[in-house]
Amino acid sequence: MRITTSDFDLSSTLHSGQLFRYAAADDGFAIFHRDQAFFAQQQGDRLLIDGTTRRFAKRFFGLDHDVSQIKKQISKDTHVTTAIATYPGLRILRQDPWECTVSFICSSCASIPKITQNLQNLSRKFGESVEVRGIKGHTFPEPGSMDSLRKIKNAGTGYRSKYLQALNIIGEGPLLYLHTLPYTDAKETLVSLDGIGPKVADCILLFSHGFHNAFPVDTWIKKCMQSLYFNDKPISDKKIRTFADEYFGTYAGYAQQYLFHWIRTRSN
DNA sequence: GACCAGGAATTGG
DNA sequence: CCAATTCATGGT
Repeated sequence: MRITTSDFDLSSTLHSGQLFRYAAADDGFAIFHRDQAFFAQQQGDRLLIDGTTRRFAKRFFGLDHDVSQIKKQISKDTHVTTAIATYPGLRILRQDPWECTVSFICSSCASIPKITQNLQNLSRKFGESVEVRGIKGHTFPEPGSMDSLRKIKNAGTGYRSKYLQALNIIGEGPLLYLHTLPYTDAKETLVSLDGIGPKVADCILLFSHGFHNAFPVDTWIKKCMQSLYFNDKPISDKKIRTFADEYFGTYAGYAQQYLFHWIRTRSN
């Protein structure tokens, strides 16, 4: 299936640290997400999708976002405009809430390769084998299926294993209505769960619930924001979030993503 | 073998 | 509210 796009770059979107379960092929990417396994390939403004529906792909890749309006609103200075100009096709994905929540619980104090390993191991242990265009992978563990703490721990999840075990019991029910709540309430709900603090909650809200105002403050963004807007003075995460909310506005999360990917891919 | 990685829970100011 | 300490594991 073919989707015509503009302002969309598949590669930078996938490599911007939102998503972990994908594999590069010669001509595109195999993407494994929840119970789906599909293939995505970009040729200029054409996005070729194989293995899922057009409806899903458009929603998943954020192709319904009004990025020209978003860019206009967050272009407050040369830092942001440079980041946008470097990766103009970078989008915020709309992931499955359950997989996204499990993924970012694993992300605490872990590198991207480690997170990827953890999720692959969990999927191998609790998911089912699937294949797309000859690339083998697994479906994501369904809620309730991660029924052994030993196996969760053996996936390399360390101290996060008990959080995953608890979430597995809770299931995805509490996650499915978050998008209907005001941002503050949704965040409060997530933070009340063990293993989810302010940063992880913002990632989940931004990447899977459509809260494009959510502004995850990790170590990279913290350094970046301190340097760009606070004259290199140490400042609390909370004040950074408050500043971002006031400065960037409704689409602060998009500003975060452009800045994040930009600083992470610069050589210095 | 030390040191750190896209944090969070707990505890004590 | 803020700061310090602990928590497992993999990579460098």
